[in-house]
Amino acid sequence: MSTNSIQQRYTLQAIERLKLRKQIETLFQTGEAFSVFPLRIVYRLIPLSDASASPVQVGFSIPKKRIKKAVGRNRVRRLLKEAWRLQKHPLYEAMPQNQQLHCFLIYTGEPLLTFEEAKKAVLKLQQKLIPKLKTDISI
RNA sequence: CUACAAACCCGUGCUGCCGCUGUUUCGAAAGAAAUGGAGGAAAGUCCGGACAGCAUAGAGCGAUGCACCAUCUAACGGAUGGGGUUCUUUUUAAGAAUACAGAAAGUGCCACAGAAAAUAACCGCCGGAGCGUCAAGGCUUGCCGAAGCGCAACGGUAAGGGUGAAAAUGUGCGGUAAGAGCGCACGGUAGUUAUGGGUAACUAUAAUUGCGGGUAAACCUUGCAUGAUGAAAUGCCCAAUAGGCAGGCGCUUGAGGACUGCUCGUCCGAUGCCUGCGGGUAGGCAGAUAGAAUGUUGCAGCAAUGUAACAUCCAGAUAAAUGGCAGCAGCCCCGCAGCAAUGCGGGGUACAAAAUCCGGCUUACAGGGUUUGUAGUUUU
RNA sequence: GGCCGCGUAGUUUAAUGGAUAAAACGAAGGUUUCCGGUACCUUUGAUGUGAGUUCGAUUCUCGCCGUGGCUA
Repeated sequence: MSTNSIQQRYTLQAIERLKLRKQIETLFQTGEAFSVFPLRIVYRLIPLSDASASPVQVGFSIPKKRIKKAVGRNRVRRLLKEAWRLQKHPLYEAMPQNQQLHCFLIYTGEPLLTFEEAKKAVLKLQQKLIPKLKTDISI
């Protein structure tokens, strides 16, 4: 079981991130979205193309309008990545078979957040996302 | 020792666990190990280059930028040193500022106030043809009339005219009808020439010529420089699909395909199938990290800087790495205790993150260090 | 990443380098009305910021700050 080794490790490698410009554009054009303050998620399910691909691909974005300084944006992105990395496994287990989830997290909060706040936000987001995925696939 | 100012420099470290990314090694792969991984401003994008393809006979017009001198530099609007000017002070000197060519090429503008804001007009001052008046006086007895007074064509003059940010070179003497650099003396200021100093800008002295405001960050003139575009530049490799071109096979005597592990069989099948070429999309690679590099020492130079030797390799991502958590230590500040060393408690630990790369400029920055200068205090 | 532009009352616009920075809408107060609206009167309130040039700066020059757009 190759998925087992991934499940035990808290990683966030290149294949688990959304990196292609085209995929991101189609995601923003066709994807569904909802907000859980201070985050907004845009997501989209597609058939899994390759067996070795990751079931979830994620990207992060922090608007320049909200946080002016590049240092602050870097800080928030890294905290969100860290929170996602440590809490991604419930989502991976809940994923339907032969489907791949593309999702993009956008930070909508005004101030800089702490690590604990980031973890809470990601957790709340996943709790809301998982039931939605199940209903979507049943439809 | 303390305070202030200037210049230059530094701008947290260690350990553990979990991660990201470049390179190398091992491995069939998954992955593992080793090792490297933000800055002095990486920022703002204000200048200058490298590099790239495009354009380009030569000359002119235009546009933009710069503007004391010398030096440095790949280059610059940058730097270093010097000069002039202005300002300040404790004024034989020191410090600060300085977009610092031309207003004697031309055009424009200068509110209010003021006579006037620029080829000097007006008031005033002086001369004054002539006219009027008066009547000393004269004679031809009703006319002429000096001086005085009044008006005044015309001419001379720029001394005076309380203003203003700014008013025609200042003071004195001479001179004149009144005046005036009209002349003289002592000055101020600008140009030219000579001599001395300096590479030069410039400066000192002497002679001589002149003196009709300011504004060129108003248009402009003069001199010098500039082709414009920017790595999303540019070059290369190429899936799938659909056209194009060439060749081959085949068109019911069946090329090829689907079902299958293989054969048979069944079905599809002719604007069909296969191969190659070409453009070149998605995507990828190069550009792209060993350089106008960094450090140390010596030499040249007042310095910026240059040069020689030796040593070092020091981020290279691409929806974009350099992180998260915990602990300990360091530094600074405050409070308490203490003669002191120090201890305890609390707080703070900045500004800011590469995006092709360099050289500058500008701006932000907790705290600390070195040197120099000034002031004060203590000791000798 | 690169390249352009714009900042004036609360808002939308004016203002040759010349002084009290103008107008409309708005806001506040008042008059009128039984009350509200309308109308009228009064008041409020601004050159983004720091330097420089100039006698004098919203205007000219430079540096910061903010803001909008273009570029695949």
